Amino acid sequence: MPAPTREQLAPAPPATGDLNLMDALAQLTFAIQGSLAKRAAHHDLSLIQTRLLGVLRDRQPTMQELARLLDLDKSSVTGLIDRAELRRLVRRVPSSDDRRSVRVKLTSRGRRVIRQVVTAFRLDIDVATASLTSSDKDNLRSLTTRVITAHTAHRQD
Amino acid sequence: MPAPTREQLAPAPPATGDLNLMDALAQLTFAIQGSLAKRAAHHDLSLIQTRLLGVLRDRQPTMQELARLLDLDKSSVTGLIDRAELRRLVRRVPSSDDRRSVRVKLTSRGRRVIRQVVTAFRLDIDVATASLTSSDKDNLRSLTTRVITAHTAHRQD
DNA sequence: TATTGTTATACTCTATAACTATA
DNA sequence: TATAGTTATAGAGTATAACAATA
Repeated sequence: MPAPTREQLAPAPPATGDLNLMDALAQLTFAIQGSLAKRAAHHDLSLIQTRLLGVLRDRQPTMQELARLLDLDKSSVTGLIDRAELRRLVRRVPSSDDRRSVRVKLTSRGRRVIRQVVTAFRLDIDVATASLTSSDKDNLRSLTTRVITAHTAHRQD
Repeated sequence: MPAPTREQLAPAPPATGDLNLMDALAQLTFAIQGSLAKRAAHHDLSLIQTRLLGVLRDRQPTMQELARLLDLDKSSVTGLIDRAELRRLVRRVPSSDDRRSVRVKLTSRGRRVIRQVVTAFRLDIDVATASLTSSDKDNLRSLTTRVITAHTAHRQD
């Protein structure tokens, strides 16, 4: 008879035994996002605010572009940026060419905060992968990248 | 000179090039959770409601246990279960031994819905991993499981 | 007319503090 | 006293629809 299905989509705690690929990936995402959320919470940041700051590190997108990048409605982005701007993490600057649009920029404070969150998060990842050999790690990095690439290509919006 | 840091913590869209392990894992989690969220949304479910149903497939936990499993305050769980119960996805049943506590059970409707979400989600994972060989997949499954195990062990609550 | 962004509104999700009932 | 759960409250995050300003 088939082995009973266990722990599918479930969070980490019991996390025992043999997982199929889907369950392993699902559990991994909950575990990693949980780590990131905790690190962000130390700076009073939600996951979405953290993601916002992360995205802004190498971009100055318009509100519309931000909506697409974060997969949110533009009205949701308005509120997100309102709250981030109140905390001096980001700034709205008028767009030079189109007077309807604004660009969103990280402030130096925002950049400092996201750096701290990323640094702490990197430590969590280091700990969680500490038992892997260098070639295991590179293998995981490579496989993960391939999955991301395929996922992006098949993205149905 | 060092290569410029790109796409860290960012969502999938551009997702190009060489990612370090942390960035690869972070991007993967956003991509996979995005897939799951979209599949859940087809059934008008949020990610946390989906996770709730997933957890309940092989458990009938008390509210307190559920709070620990989902890493939420007990008062948050009250609201979560209230809304799920209104939709006939779960049911509160009195605990047999302790008259203070209740156990939460999946209804047949809830079980049907979570099955459908998982089935659709599995297809997304299949597509995203379609270019991997069988041994690649098993390798990814194994490495991922090891990371989850280590992460769980180091979990600081 | 179409696009960019905001506002008004309603709902989900979350935590904190105070409460009730039971242990 | 301690624990299980709910309630009251406040705020973040989200989408839909309607709106103003600009293209």
